[in-house]
Amino acid sequence: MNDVAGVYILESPYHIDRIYHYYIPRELSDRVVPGAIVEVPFGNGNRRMTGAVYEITDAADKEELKPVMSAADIFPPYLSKEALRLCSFLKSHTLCTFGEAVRCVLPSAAISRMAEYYRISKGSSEDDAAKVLSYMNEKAVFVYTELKGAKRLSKEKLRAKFGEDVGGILTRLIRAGIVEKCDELKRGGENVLRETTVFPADGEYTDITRMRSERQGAVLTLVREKAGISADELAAALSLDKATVRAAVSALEKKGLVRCETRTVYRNPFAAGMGEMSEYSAPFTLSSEQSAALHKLLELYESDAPRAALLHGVTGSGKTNVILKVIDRALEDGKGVIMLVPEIALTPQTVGRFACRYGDRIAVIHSALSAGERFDAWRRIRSGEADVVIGTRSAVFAPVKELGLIIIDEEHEHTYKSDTDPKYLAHDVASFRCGETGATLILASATPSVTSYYKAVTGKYTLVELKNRFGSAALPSVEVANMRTELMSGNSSPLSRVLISRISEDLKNGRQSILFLNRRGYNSTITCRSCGEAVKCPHCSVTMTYHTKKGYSIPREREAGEGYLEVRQKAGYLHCHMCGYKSHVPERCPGCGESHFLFAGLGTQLAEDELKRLFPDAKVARMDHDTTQGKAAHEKLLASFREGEADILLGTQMVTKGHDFPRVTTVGILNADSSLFLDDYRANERTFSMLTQVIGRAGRADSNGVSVIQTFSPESDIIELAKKQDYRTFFDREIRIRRELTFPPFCDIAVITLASSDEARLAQAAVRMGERIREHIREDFTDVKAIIYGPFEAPVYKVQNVCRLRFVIKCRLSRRTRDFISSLLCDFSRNGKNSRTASSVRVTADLNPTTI
DNA sequence: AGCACGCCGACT
DNA sequence: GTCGGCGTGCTC
Repeated sequence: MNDVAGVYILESPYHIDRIYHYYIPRELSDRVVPGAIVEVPFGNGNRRMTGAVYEITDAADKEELKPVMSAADIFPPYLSKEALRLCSFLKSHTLCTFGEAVRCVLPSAAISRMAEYYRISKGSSEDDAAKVLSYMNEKAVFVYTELKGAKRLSKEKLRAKFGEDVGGILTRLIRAGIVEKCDELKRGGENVLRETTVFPADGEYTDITRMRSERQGAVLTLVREKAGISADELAAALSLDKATVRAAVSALEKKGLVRCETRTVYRNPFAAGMGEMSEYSAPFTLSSEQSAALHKLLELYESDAPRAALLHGVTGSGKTNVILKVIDRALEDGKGVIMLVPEIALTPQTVGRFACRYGDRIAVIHSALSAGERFDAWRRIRSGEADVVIGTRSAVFAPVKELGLIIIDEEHEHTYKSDTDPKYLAHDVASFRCGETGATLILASATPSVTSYYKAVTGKYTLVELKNRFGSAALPSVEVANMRTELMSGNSSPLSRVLISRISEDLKNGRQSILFLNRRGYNSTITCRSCGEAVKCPHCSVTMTYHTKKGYSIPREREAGEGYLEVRQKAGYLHCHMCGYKSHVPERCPGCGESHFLFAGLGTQLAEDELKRLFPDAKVARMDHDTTQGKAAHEKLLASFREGEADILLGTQMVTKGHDFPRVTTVGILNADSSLFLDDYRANERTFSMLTQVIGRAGRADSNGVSVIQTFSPESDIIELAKKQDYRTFFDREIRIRRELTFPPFCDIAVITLASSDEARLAQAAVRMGERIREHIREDFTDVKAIIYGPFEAPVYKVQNVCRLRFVIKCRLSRRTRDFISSLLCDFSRNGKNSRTASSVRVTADLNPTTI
C-alpha cells in the first residue's frame, strides 16, 4: 500500500551504494516522498544516517524492514523528480555514489547531515576519570584532556589531532563510562540570512527622556524618524556594532515601543557595480550571416527533432550576440536558461553584460561563492525568481524551472570536465537534462573539440557556422619566429628579433602589446652541470621551478661565474607547482655534491626581467598566478591595462581570455611548442585551439593587428593552420589520425587509477588489479570488448608523496562496460581494508578523462 | 565505511 | 578465567 521508501544512504561507500527499503510510519507519510531527505537506522549498530528518498513503493515483506526515523520538514523537497533522475544518471555514468551526485545537485547548505560528537560523560566524576585513566595509555589521557578542554569535539577533529587510530581509544573511553558519544542532525536549509526592519509601535509616544539607556533612546529616535529602518542601517547610522543594536531593539520591543518585522533576504555578491555596466546593454543589430545563424538556432529550438547545435564561429564573428538573441527568445517563451562559461571568462564584464540585459533575473554561480551565497542563488533559481543562470561548470546543475536552453560557451575548454569525484563532463550532464526536459543545447566555440565537431559532422548535432569576422575586424597578420635560427644567429634572448621590433614600434606609437607564456616563475628547471640531474620536489615527481622574490632581478652577465649561485640563492627560491612546497636553492647538487647549476627554461618572471632590460621605459604588467592572488587582483590588473597604465601585458593562460583591448596591436606567443609535445592524444587539439584563439584576439580592433608566434618547430602544420584560422582542415587531418589509431571519438577511454603512499603495496595492488581485470573479461564479462593497457605510472607519478599507477582501457562505453568497471571498483573498495590510512591503496575511475 | 561476531594471547 | 587484538562479513 505504498508505504515503503526506497532510500539511498548519503554517505555510503561505493560498493554498497544502492537503494535500501524502509517502512514509513503513518505519522511521517506526508513528508516521506520522493526527493525528501530522511534519517534512517543503518547497519548492525543501527547508526542514524541521512538518506535521500528515491521512490515510494510497496514491498511484500514489510515485517523485515526498519522504519524511517524522521524526515526533513521541507516541502516540496529540495530534490525534484528531475534532480533524482539526474543523480541516477551521474551515478551510472561517472561511477560515483548517489550521495556524491546529490552533493553536485544541491548546495551543501541544503543537505542535512549527521555529525558525530564526543564529550565528557555527564554522569562521570573526576575521580572516576582519574581511576580509569590510571590504567590507560598516555594517548588516551591526551584525548580525554582535549575533550575536557572543549565542550564537544567531532570525530574528524579528533582524527586530525590524534591520528587515525583515535577510534579505538574513544571506544575504550566510552566503555569505561567517562566519555560519551552524541549524534546530532545538522539540518539543511537553515543557512538563510534574515533582515530585521524596525517600526515605531502604534499608539502613544512615550517621553524619551525617561529612557534609562541613552543607546535605546538614540535607536528609538531614529526608528521614529525612519520607520522601517533595517537593523544593519541602524548599526551603521549610530556606528554601533550589530549585536549592540540587536540588544537595544529587543529591549525596546519588550517595552512595547517598537515593532519588528523579519524576513529572509538573499545574499547577492554581484549586486554592487551592476548598475554601472549600462554600456553593455546597448542594442545591436546582427549581420546577415549572424541572422542566418540565429534563424537556424531558433528553428532547432522550436522543432522536436534532436535538439543540440554546435555553433562554430571564427574568432571575432560575434557568437555572443547571436546567443543573446536566442536567450531573449527562450525568455519570451517563459523558459529558463543556463549559460556556462569557463572560469577565467566569468569576469564582472561578462556578468555585467548579462546583468544589464536581464537585470535581477540573473543568478551567477561559480566556485568562489560562500556556502550561503551559493544556497541563496540556488533558492532564487528554484523559486523561479532567477531564470537566467550564468556560471561555471557546476551551474549545469542549476534547478532552473521550465528549462528551455543550455549554452556551453567555449565548449572546447578543459574546465568543463570535473576533476573531483563525480568526474562528469558538463556536456554530458547538459545533454541529459535537455533530453529530459526538451530543452535545447547549444555548444559554442571558435575551435570546437574534435569530439563535438565530429558529432556535428555526423549529424548528431546541428552545425551552425559563422565564417566571417564581424564588422571591420580583419584577420590579423601572423609572423612566425624560428627560435632555432634566432639562437644560432646569436640571439639568446627569449624574445625574437621580430617581436622586439614589433614591441618597440608599438611603444613608439603609443600602442599596447600582449605577450603569452604558459609558464610562471623565473626558470622552469635547475639542473646540475656535473651529473645532469634536475632538482626535484621531495614530495612529487616533478622538477622545482625557480622563482625570484619580489624586487629582485638576476644580473644576466654573470651566468655560471663566481658568486653566481649566491646571487641566485639570495634572489629566489625553488617552488613545486604540484604541491606548493618551497625551499632554498641548494648549496650542492643532492645527487653528486657539485655546486654548479644550470638555470634553464623560460617563465614569466624571466620574461618580465628581459622586457624591462630591453625596454627600460616601458611599463610591464605581469599577470600570472603569483600576481593575481588577492581578491579581484585579476580584474584590477586587466582594468589598469585597459586604462593604459601599462604598455605590455605579460602573462599565462589568463591573458588569452581577456577582453577587447582597443589599443593592443601586437600579440606574442613566447613559446608555442610547450603544449605540442605533451604525451597526450589531445595535444594537437589543445595547441591548435590555443594558437587560434590568441591569434584571433590580435585582430579584433580595426587596426592592423599582428601576432608573433615564437617556436622551435616552425614547420609544424598546426601553426600553419592556426595562422589561417582554418579549423576545418585541422579537423579533417586530426580525425583521420584518431580513426587510424582508434582514439576518441572512435572509442571511449576509461582510466583506472590506484594511489598509495606505500609503493610496494601499490605495486602489489596493481598486479592484483591486472589479474582481476583479465579474470573478469574471461569469466563474467565475456561480451565486453576492451583493450587493456597497463599498469603504467601516471604522467606525474608522485604528488604529495602519493604514488599513482594506472590502467587505460579502450572500449565503447555502454551499460555493460560501465558495469564492468564498476565491479572492479567494488572489488577493490571491499578488499582495501583500513582505507583511511594514507598507505592503503585507493582506486578511482575516470571515464573519458580530458588528459591521459 | 563502520560495526558485530568470532577466535587466539597477556593481564587480574 | 576475561579483555582486547584484528580477520571476516553484512548493511533494507
